[in-house]
Order: sequence, then C-alpha cells, then structure tokens
Amino acid sequence: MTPKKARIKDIALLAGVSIGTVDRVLHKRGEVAKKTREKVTKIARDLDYSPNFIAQALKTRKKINLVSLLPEPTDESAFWKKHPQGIQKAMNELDPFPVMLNQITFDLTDEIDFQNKTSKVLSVHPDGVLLAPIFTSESITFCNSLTKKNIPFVFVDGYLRETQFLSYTGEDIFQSGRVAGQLTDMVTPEKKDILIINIARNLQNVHHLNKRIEGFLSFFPESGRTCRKKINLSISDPVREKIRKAIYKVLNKNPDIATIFISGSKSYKIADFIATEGIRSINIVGYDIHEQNVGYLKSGIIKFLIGQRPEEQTYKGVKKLFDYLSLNKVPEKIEYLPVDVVTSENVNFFL
Amino acid sequence: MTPKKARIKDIALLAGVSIGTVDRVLHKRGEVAKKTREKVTKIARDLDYSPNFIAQALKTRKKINLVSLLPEPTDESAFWKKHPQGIQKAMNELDPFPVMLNQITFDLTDEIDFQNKTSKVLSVHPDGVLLAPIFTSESITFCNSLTKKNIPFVFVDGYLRETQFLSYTGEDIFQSGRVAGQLTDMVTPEKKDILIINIARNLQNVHHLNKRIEGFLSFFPESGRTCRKKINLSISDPVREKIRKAIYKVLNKNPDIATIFISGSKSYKIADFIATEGIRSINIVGYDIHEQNVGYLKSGIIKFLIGQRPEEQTYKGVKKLFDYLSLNKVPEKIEYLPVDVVTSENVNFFL
DNA sequence: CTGAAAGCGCTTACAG
DNA sequence: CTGAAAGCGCTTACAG
Repeated sequence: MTPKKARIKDIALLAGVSIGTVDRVLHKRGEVAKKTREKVTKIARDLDYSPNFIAQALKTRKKINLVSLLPEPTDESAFWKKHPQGIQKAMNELDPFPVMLNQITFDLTDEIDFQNKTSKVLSVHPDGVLLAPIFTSESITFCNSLTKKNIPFVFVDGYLRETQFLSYTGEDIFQSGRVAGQLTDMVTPEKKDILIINIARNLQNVHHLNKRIEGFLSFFPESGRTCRKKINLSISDPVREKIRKAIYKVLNKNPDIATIFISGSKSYKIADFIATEGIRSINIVGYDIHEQNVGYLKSGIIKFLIGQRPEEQTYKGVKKLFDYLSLNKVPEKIEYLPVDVVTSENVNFFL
Repeated sequence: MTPKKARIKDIALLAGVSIGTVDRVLHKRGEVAKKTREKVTKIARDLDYSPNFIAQALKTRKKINLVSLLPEPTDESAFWKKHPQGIQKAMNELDPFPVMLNQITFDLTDEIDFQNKTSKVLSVHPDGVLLAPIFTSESITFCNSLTKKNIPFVFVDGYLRETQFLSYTGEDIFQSGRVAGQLTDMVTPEKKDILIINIARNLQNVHHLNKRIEGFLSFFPESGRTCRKKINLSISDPVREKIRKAIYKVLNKNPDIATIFISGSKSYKIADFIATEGIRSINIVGYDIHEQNVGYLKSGIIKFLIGQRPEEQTYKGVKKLFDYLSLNKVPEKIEYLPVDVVTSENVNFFL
C-alpha cells in the first residue's frame, strides 16, 4: 500500500491556506489568486493527491443521473431480454452510491420511435447514456447532440466509429463469425456443403450480419478448408410456410447440405422446420442463448450456439459510466467480450 | 426507488433517545435497558433501516484484513498464475474502501508447507480467508480452526462439504467432465476410440480428476454413444521419455484411437509428444487456458480446451468476503462458473 | 444505562 | 480573493 493518502487538509497546511481554498483550486471553481492556485496545484501533485471517493460520495447531494436507450424486448426479439438484467445487476451493486438510472426503450422496427425516444433521453438531462446504436444514421445524430452537450455515452451491441463514444463493450463481430465458421466446419462431414441463412426483416441488421458472414467465410481459406461449398439464402419474412418453401428449394438443388448456419438470433425458426420435417441429418449452428433457441440446442437439433454476453455488455457499460462520472476513470475505448461457445452440456451455466 | 432512507437520527427521534443509544442497540454493544432496546429495534425494523454503507466506510478506522491461501504458481503449475490476477482486480475495485489483502502461497506438492502456511494465516488474525482446499485433510483441520475463531472463509477451485464455508465459486467438476465428453465425441470419427490420460504426480488431484472422468464417461451412454471404446492411461511422472513409451504402448495395442482426452491441465505435454512424433491423425481435448496449452491449441493439435475461469473464481471470492464483512451480504453458498469451451478462434478473448 | 460531543474527508454556503 | 463553520451519516470515546 502507499505510505498514506494525502488529504485536502494536508495540502492546506503545506500551502498555508484554508481547506476551502484548496477545494476551490482542485475543482477550478471560484476565483483564486494565481499565486495560490499554482502553489496548491504543485503541492497537490507532489503529494499525489486524489480525493477520497467515500467522503465525496457521502457529502455530494446530487445523484448521478444515467439513462439507457435499448430496444424493447419482444417475443420476436428475445435477445434483448438479457440486457435489462445486466443493468439491474450493476445498479444493485451501485445501490449504496448516489446514482440512478432511467431505462428507456424503443421499438426495434421503428426509426421514428427511436428518434422520439432520443428526444426523451435528452429531455431528462442525463449525466451519462448507454445505448445500442441500432439505427445508424439516427444514432449518429443523437450521439452528436450528446457530444455537443458534453454528455458521455457508451455503446453496447455495436459501435459507430464516427462518434465520440466513451467506450464500447461487446462482441467482436467479425471474429465471432470466424468462430461460427470453425464450429460449423467441425460438425460438417468431409465433402458436405453448408447453407448460410440470413434472416433480416429490416435493413439495419444487415451490416451486423454481413460482418459476421465475412468472418465466417474468412475462416475456411485460412484453415485450408476451401473445398466446402457454401450456399446463401436470405429470408426477409420468417413465417413458417415461407421458410419451408425457401429451404426446400435450396435443399433440392443442393442435396449435400449437411449444416445450416444462421447469422442472426432466430435459429429456432429454422430448427423448428428441421424438427417438424424430421430432417435428422442436418446440423444447425447459430447465435444467442435465449429460451427459444435453447430448447433446440438441448434436443440436439442445434449443435452450437454462440453467445455474446448481453447482460455483461450492459453491466459493464453502466459501471464504466459510473466510474467515469464519479471516479474520473477513463475506460478502455473498446472491450471485446469473449465469444462463448455453447452446447447442450454447458448451456445451463449461461441461463 | 424507495421513498427515502431512514437514518439513525430518524430512529432516535421516534424513539425519544439519542443516536448513541440507537447505535448501541443496532450493534449490540454496551448495556441498554431492555425496554429501550426493544423500542429501538422495533422502530428500526418498521423504518426498514439499513446503515449507510458510505458513512460507515468513511468513519470506520480499522481495515478489513483479508488473506488468500493459494498454491504458488510454477512452470509446472501454470494454471495457478491466473488466480492472483483475479485477486488484484478485486482489490483494485475495492481500492477506495478500507480493505487489505495478504497473499500467502504454498508449495502445491508439499502438505507440510501447506500446514505451515495455515499457521501463518492464523497468526495475522484475518477477518476473512480465501483458499483452495488442495490437501483435503489438512484443509479440513484448518477450516475448523477458522470456524472456531469465527473467521469466515470462501473456497475456490473445489470445496469441502464437511466444513462451514461461506461460499464456493468455481467449476462444476462433474459437469465440466460431461462437456469434455461431448466435445471429445464431436471430434472423434465414427467407430474410432478414445484414450483418457490422467497425469497425476500427487494424490490430492485424484479426487478432482476422477470426478471429471466420471462426468466425461457419463456423457456417452446418455447420448446413445455407448459404442465408443475408451482406454485409460495413468502417468505419474510426466517426463518426455516416459510419456513416449507409455503412449506408444497403448497406441500399438489400440490402433483405432483417434482422440486423447487429458483430465488435467497438462495437455501440452501430450501435445508435445504428438507434435514431435508427427501423429497428425490424433485430436486432443484438455483443460485450462495457459500459455503452454494455448500454443498447441493455435497450431491445431489441441482441438478444444475447457476453461474454468480461474481469475473470476478469485475475483468473486474476494468480493464475496468483502460484501459479507462490510455489507453483511450473505452470498449464495455455491456458485458454479460457466464451463468455457475454447478453440483456436476464440482463445484470444480468454488470455 | 444514556447523552453530548468530536471527528472521518469532503462540499457548500456565508461572511468578510 | 479567502477563511471559518456547518453538515453528510455514522462511530467512538468520555462524562455522567
């Protein structure tokens, strides 16, 4: 441990001024004679002064006011159910401290709603914001307003390099695609083919999914598995009958398909098809550990699910905002969370 | 949020006594008239009083004094290098609070040294202890002394049900064996055999390893893969030449071995053999993400490594002790950490 | 058995 | 421009 922590009092003593003056210098508030200011600053630096966080928290009246802006979870977007849990966990831990957090959600399929909610966020004058930048251009606009108002913000689930974000915590999208490629390759017998399915109802997911597929495909040449044939299929409206038709069409043309890789979180829709049709010879590899997918993982139709730790993303995001605002700790700009490989045998640990 | 937190002052006001008296009742220290005591207790309960942790931390002079008792990491036991990192991380986070932690290590191969170190732990009069109960009987003795002295302790890396531990954070050993079984099965072609290798120089690991193998074997019948032949091999002194001889002997008798499963953390020793002999057709599945193993994972000789999050074990262990001692939070008795499935493509996230 | 007071390290008016 | 004082909620002697 360090010899002993310097206090305001110590600085005041050495500088021959009162603690009030020291405080004014340290917080750059109020008028202080240049000479005193310099003297105090120097001593503070010499003593390696840092404020006692506990005393500060005890004294400070005003609460830090955080806001999260995330998609509203629905049955169709079960993935987003985990995010509030991480927020809750962080807030529970921070319970003794003067912080509060307002959760605002928007409709994942509606840009206008998102825009409305961003105004709502701004209207509560937050000290910090956590958000998932689903709609690229609207998010950029929003982030720019935040920057203009000097409000720090952190991303989860993706980031926009063109904004002044404090930190991103989440998936390394490209690399997670590579992991998917490796696992898919592993469960596909020699000389068999792979079907890649993109389920995207709305455009904004495409960038995310494309990046994953890029990673997915990059795995094969680098590992000397160029021989595998890969077929692409896009489904925009994932209702039972359309899925059926679309897949049968592909399967009939490509009888050697042994594995289906789904780039998004709706593997269960494909698994459902495989199960009802009784096509036992086809494996599935997909994303995200939610109830609907997990059922098919346990029954063996889905072989691997890849997890991206949604609760940990929001948990860490909230903590970073707090640490930044109350302790002045600047986080790493980008923190990639581990890509989790989940099977029927270890899935219970992730629920 | 709750309406507003009750303070000692509020209780004192309602009870018509001074805050000193309230404090005495709350902390059960000093003599208080029965009547006053009951009155205060009731009011405190009614107001749902809980102390302001911040004020408490600010005021309290004495630091919480923690001790960790873990094996000294060596080249031969690289696994233990991660544990101090988790401790460090926890202590960094707790930096603003009045806590300190003393790390004491012992020789993993020496019961006597362990015993000496337990006395050392007791001699510093810790408020809480984190330990890895490597040597069963010596650990039980030690834990009993701790219990007698009313010192709470938490386990990592295994637990002894016969002791009064506060909490265990770590691997679900049996289940992690099952995961290993599943992965091994996955990389082993139809009708090929599996070699199970136990590397154990000293007895104490045997329980741990046996439990894993139990889990490993349990996977096969339940998933209808009873047909696979499994051969067992124990190596007590894992030097190059002995490994060579032992494995060749088994391989000659069992030419259909396609995968080797190593129950402990020394996969690299077997991988080294496979690599130098150029036996490309054999896969390896093993445990623990340390440098030596990771090299062979990346080069493709080891197909899967199973991780048990050693840093997270100690990180959470320390936090639980702190929360218990300073916030009176009683943790879950047993927290199994996820069994991580690690391949060459996602290993970088775990380093 | 109980109360009044000092103080943990900081912040916040207030008075000069 | 600067100092002295009050107070955040609690704990810790000390005096009665």
